[in-house]
Amino acid sequence: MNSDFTLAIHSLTFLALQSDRMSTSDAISESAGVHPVRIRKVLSLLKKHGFIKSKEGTGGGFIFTLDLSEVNLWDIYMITSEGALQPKCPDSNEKCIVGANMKRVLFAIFLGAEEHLGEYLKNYTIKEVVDLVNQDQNSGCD
Amino acid sequence: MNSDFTLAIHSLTFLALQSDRMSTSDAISESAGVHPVRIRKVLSLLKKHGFIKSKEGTGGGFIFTLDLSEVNLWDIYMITSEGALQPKCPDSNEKCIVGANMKRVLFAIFLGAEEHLGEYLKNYTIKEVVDLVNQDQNSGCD
DNA sequence: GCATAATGTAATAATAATTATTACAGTTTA
DNA sequence: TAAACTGTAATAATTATTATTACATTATGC
Repeated sequence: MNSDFTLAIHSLTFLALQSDRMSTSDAISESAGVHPVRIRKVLSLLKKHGFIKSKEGTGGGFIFTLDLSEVNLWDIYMITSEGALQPKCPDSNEKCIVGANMKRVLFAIFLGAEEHLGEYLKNYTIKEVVDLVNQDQNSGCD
Repeated sequence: MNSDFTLAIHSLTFLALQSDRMSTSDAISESAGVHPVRIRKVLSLLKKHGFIKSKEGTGGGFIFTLDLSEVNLWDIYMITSEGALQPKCPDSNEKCIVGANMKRVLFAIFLGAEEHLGEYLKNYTIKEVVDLVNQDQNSGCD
């Protein structure tokens, strides 16, 4: 799994704490420690699904459009990483009963695993994440 | 996540269907479509945990030591891939409240996710996997 | 004893996936 | 019309995964 999922969570949490004004991809990328273009790519997905809106030009950036407790981690996972749990099986030997059938069996099991994971992730909304972040040891924001 | 987990499942399923004799890493690797050295590495982990035993020399190979229904997929996950769900967070900005705390928050959430996944994976033993493989469309083994 | 067939494992090479960077077009503001 | 943004494609760099090679070790059968 690449880190689009966690970057999306990071970005949305950042936006949640700046809900009164727009944040630039530069500001978010500095907070997350990755390249701004990557942030824009991830946020472009979230925009497509209506979680945030963006504005180009001076004073532009990204801002949350929904209520924090309307967006949960499963929603974000589905947008950024659906199927990521699925194992990548190399082409196995079709002449062997195991090789011929393992892919199908694993696919079914991992599909169930992803659904199960979904039940867990639905318990966390961005609001909860923000609350956890606010229970901080460290503080300070720029 | 690398494919050690699925390779371990594949290998154990293979051994389960050959429970009366030893199987070589060459035979398993041919079934799984990967290099025999990789199979030996994965099986060396499973051996360390007592799921299988091995024998060197002519006529040697690997064989199951436990009952098929004693080994579940969570056991195998823990051996081959513990912590693999954990996101790799780049060093983020400690001066930002989000950057300073996100790693800790995500770590906690993903730890819970892995535990939750465990509950699901415990439902599948190698016996169940073997049964699923036997409900095959394709058949034939060499 | 010795050739052969296997595991065990380290070191290295090749490949694939992820991430960063560059480049530039489009938009908005002042 | 310059400056500050987003949007996105193309490419480069880096990292992770997998394959390969090499060789030591162990067991078997002749």
